[in-house]
Amino acid sequence: MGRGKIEIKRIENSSNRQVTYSKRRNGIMKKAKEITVLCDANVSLVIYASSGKMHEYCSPSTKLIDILDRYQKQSGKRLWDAKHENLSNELDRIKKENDRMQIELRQLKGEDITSLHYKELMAIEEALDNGLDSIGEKLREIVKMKEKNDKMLEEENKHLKYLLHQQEMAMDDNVRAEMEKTYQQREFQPQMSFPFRVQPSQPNLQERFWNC
Amino acid sequence: MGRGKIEIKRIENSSNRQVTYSKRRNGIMKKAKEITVLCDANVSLVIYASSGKMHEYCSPSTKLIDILDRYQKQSGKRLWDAKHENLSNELDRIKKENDRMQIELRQLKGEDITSLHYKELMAIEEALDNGLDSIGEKLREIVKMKEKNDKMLEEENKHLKYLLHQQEMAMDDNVRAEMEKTYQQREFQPQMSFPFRVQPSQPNLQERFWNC
DNA sequence: ACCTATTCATAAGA
DNA sequence: TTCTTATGAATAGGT
Repeated sequence: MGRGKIEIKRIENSSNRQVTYSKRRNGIMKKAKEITVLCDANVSLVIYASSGKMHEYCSPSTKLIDILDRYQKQSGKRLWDAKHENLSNELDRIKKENDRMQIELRQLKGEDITSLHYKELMAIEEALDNGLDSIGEKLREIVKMKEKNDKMLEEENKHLKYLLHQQEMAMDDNVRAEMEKTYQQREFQPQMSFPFRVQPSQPNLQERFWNC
Repeated sequence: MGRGKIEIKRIENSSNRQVTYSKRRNGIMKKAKEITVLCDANVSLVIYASSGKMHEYCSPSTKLIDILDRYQKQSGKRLWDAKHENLSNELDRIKKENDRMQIELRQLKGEDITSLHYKELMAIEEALDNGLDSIGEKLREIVKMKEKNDKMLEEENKHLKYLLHQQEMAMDDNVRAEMEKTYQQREFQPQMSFPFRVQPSQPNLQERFWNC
């Protein structure tokens, strides 16, 4: 029905497909509405475009869920019972996993171990030892980093002190010059104009360390 | 589209209605199939006649339940009852709990700690230390029990040796007496009839220990 | 179910 | 997206 007959197969031209989709979707929706009115039918219609956009129609005064309930009853297929069952099984599985982990955690923390046998205790001890080794290594790493940081800060301090010293010297010269000038002008105005500003050489070091 | 235009309102003539229903139902089904093929759409269509008879169409390689899942997600409407939702929430909650514990376990075992900060590392170390303390205490307890067991076994051994000795002595007497008797009877028959049986004084000790 | 006059849906183009 | 329109499809009413 249209300017030419078309074959019922996927429309390859994407924009054509999109246009046809929206026209035909409207058509089906209209037909669905009509059949509900004309024939007292109940219709549930859900359409997804390939784009994922969804449209639905459900006969008035009927909830989709009612229709699906009837569907379930008549088809004998379990729609969400199966889903429910899956969920329930999944829940059981995860709960068991949870219990297992909870016990393992408590035992690693030294709780609930009275009923354990020698071999099990040794296994836990080994795990704890390994854990401590790893943590210790990481901590040593951090200490090393801290030391490095300290060293850098010290060097920066040294540098700053040097700059400060230079500045003082310059200021002294300046003041001296000013004073001489003032002397000549019969007035004394101390001026705090510095020849250069002090900038930290490693501005983010501290912050970097405290994020460890 | 027909011999005359019809108004879209309930068809009062029941058999007319029935005929129109089945014609139009086929029409909609056909259109639904066509749009799935032409436009890559997913369609779920469920129709009930007023008689209660049901017909459905669902795009191929798609389960009705999948479509309804998507429907649920996009519409935000709950198709499954509150019970189901509770289950789902519970599952989410437990999954989160699971993840938390899994992380904690791995960290206690010294894995995945590169991103941890100083304070967190210290907390883990303390937990591990506590765990080791508890395990150590339990192990010491077991060793103590073992020692106690050894001591008891030793004592039992001593006792058994004493009994054995006594028995040997008695046997010697017996043999001597027998031999004398045999001598008198011109025949020699060694008899192993013991005056008493050796019984362990702590029958379950070993077993008790090995169950630790 | 089939037939067919008629109305409807829609493909293509703008 | 919307409008137009030629054309093929759907279907109402009759058999």
